[in-house]
Amino acid sequence: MAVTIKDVAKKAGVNASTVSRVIKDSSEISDRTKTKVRKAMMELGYTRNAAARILASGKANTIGVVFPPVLDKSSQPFFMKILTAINETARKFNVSIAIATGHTQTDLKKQVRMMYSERRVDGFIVLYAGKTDIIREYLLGNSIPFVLVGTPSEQQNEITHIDNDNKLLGREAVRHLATLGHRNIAFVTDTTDGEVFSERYQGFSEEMVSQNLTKSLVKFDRSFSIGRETALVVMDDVLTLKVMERLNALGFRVPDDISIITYNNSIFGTITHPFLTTFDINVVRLGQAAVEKFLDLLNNNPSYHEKTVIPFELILRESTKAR
Amino acid sequence: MAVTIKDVAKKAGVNASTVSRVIKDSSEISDRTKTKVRKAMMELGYTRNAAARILASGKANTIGVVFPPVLDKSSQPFFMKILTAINETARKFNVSIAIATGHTQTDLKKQVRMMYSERRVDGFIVLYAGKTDIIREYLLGNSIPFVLVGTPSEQQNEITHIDNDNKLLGREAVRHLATLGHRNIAFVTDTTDGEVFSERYQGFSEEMVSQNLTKSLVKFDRSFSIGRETALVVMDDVLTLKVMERLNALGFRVPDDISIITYNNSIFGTITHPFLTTFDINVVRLGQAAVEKFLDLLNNNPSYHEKTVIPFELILRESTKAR
DNA sequence: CTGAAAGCGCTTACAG
DNA sequence: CTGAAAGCGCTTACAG
Repeated sequence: MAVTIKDVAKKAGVNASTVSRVIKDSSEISDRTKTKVRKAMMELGYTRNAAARILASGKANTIGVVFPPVLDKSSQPFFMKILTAINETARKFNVSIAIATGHTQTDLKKQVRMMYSERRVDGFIVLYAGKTDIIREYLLGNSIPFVLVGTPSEQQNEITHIDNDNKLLGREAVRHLATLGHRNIAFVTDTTDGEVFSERYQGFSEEMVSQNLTKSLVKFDRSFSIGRETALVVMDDVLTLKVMERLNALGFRVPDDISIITYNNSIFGTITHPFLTTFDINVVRLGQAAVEKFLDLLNNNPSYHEKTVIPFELILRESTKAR
Repeated sequence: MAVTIKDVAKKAGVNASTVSRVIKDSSEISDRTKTKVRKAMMELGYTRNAAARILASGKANTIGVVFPPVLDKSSQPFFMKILTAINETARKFNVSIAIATGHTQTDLKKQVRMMYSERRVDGFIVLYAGKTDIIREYLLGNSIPFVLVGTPSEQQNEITHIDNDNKLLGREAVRHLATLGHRNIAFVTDTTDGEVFSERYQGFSEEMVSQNLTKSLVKFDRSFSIGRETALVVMDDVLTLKVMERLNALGFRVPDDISIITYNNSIFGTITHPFLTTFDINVVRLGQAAVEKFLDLLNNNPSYHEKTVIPFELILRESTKAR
């Protein structure tokens, strides 16, 4: 019922294989034939059948995107944003994407394994870098092509990954605040797990020391309070909103009494005032690079696994101020 | 290289067609044979090839999920949440999902058309119900199966759709506030477009009138202010945060001076105090129903197009108070 | 209850 | 530069 390569071939007066070659714009085919065939395709409204192509070529031309095994992915705008970026970049390269979501690692792994063994996907983009992850183990153990968005805590040389320079992100936060005259700065976090925290904090610490400033590390919890700090570096913007509420209750005003600089530049930074001074981690580029690197991995099968570092940008808004 | 149906057939000493029947658990096959074949599948680690199955059966077993043509889908937790729910429900029915995202209607339509004509998907779940939408027109015009999450402003009888009862949502907001003793209530919105607004506002109005209360409609913008109202019904929780900031600046305190009830129950309602009293619209059920209804549409091809109404739930928190 | 065969719509060596 | 043929791994009438 749908129009096939054969219909086109007949109409154009060529063999089906020729039509196939025209479709992939093979340089072997003469321009005359190409024009003729393309005209026939146009007239018949031909579109190629994805399944037939995949079956015959042995390539799924599809990337699986793996979301973290947590319940609420929707509270972090990051995921929808990178998904969109990945999808749009993939389209540019004429590949599709499939997604894997699950609440537990086991669930997720089952899904990932199924996708790959049914040959639905050529490999994966993994959107998280948890400490020990059975999906990563599985992929690594079976030599399945994948790239990671984030920085794995182990086997960095065996995993192609894309991330920001989190250490530099820590340093730059300090630099900005120091420029504004702050000398007593705390790093505020709600989690001390993961590479993101440790690298940012390390960068923060190094810069504080090298500039001879007074630093502290504060874990945000029920009893959160601050001492003589005049500025804070906060792990992300949602946390910042909570921190600010707390500071308010304690009688501090942002930015008049306390400056805050944070990360992610999500929508949470511009809902209520003061709008947040924040680092934009360039999620779109992270997604684009993930696709590009994955395709590179798949097609050129390089023997090394590199890290791609995506630049970030400081967005100056209202939560930091010179003292 | 991968193990195929033939390998299994040989190992089990049967014909390939028998294996195929065992896979789909056909009632024609004897239990003895089934056991034998399944054992062979296990031992060889067989998984069926998705592309071959799709090609031979003519069914993609995949649903395309269409996101709205707006730039920033990530600022609304709704999308990631429903995507997850859809994906998980789809898995239960052994179907896959593919996604279509684009910044413009044209872009999106191109994608949707391509997905369908390449036979990648059997149809679509459309996640928005804009006024005039060329994607919807295209789907309708070509009799492509699809369901809509939301309520279309036209052709409601030709479109299978899933939504909350927005009118009731408007009514219930009033009822809650009235119970708390509020008699002067404003409906606050930042947009007067779309069915969601008009239905909620209609329900709000009807209930206000029937309870003989004093109502007003306030558009939220730079000059936002309120008069003698003691309570507000606000279109969504992000807007509520902005409204609250404004009220604060004007010297009103929530909930002491003004009660607020809102919609969506997203993360935005519980970041800072007062936590928001809000209606949970049950996004997970919306997603599940979308998949179920789509599959029903596809397999049973009913001659009518029904609306499925998903119940909601009032989440009482801190932003409403008796006066 | 099971088998043999045709066919789904492509791609890709192999020939010429 | 183009064609003829085999094959990708399934499903599904058709027979028996």
